[in-house]
Amino acid sequence: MKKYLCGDAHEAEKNIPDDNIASELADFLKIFADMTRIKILYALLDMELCVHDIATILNMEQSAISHQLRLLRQYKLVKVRKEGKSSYYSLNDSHIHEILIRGYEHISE
Amino acid sequence: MKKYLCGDAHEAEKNIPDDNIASELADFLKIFADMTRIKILYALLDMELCVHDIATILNMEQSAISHQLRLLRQYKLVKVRKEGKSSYYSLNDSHIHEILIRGYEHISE
DNA sequence: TGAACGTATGAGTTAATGTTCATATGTGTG
DNA sequence: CACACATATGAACATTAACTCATACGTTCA
Repeated sequence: MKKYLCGDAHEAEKNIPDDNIASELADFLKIFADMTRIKILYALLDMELCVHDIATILNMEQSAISHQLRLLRQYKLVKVRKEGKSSYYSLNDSHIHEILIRGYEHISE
Repeated sequence: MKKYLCGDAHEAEKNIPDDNIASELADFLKIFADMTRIKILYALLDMELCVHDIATILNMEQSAISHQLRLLRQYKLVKVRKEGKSSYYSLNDSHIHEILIRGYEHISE
């Protein structure tokens, strides 16, 4: 597996995560790397909201919000509670809450 | 600015970052949310590398690597040092180093 | 100075992602 | 039951982003 290298780069190779890990990490970060989803998550920071209200607050179509909420659900970032005609979304656990708070700190540096 | 809401969602509005902040945060996260860039960053974790070696190690075209390095440069995640024919890249500061270490911890949960 | 090597970059192609539109499903209400 | 409202979802469309290809630029060395 020897390859031609300018420097002693084999050392560096050890730190590179393999494809599975790297893409898993990339996918996880991708969910947060979208303005709409960021806004949704921060909207849910300390209260649950129904789809209609999220759409209203963000001034976006209900459909767009639903699509994004599906993604957030799939990645277990939010959970749903159905009551009557509405679906109420909230952050899935305090871990997500913590990540968002950290994000805020980081951006305000 | 009153809008129709099912619940008391105006509370939630306060937590939503405005467009500038949200897109800045999204853009920042987008850089990390890509497998190639993740690998590059981890390759640079504790040594500088020239473009050719990064391409070789990651088994990718030099051009693709250069394009990604340009992005990483623009966002100040890496810095360059030119020596002779080569450009040696390294992480820009220990802050980035710390973020990457955290990322590793997170993914191994 | 010309050839080889290392890197950067614009253009084109393709793949992935986000939004809209149309519509289906489900729930409450007159 | 018929209708309105809330949500979900597939398909079409638009945008973005990553890679390849071709090529230019800069450096070294014969």
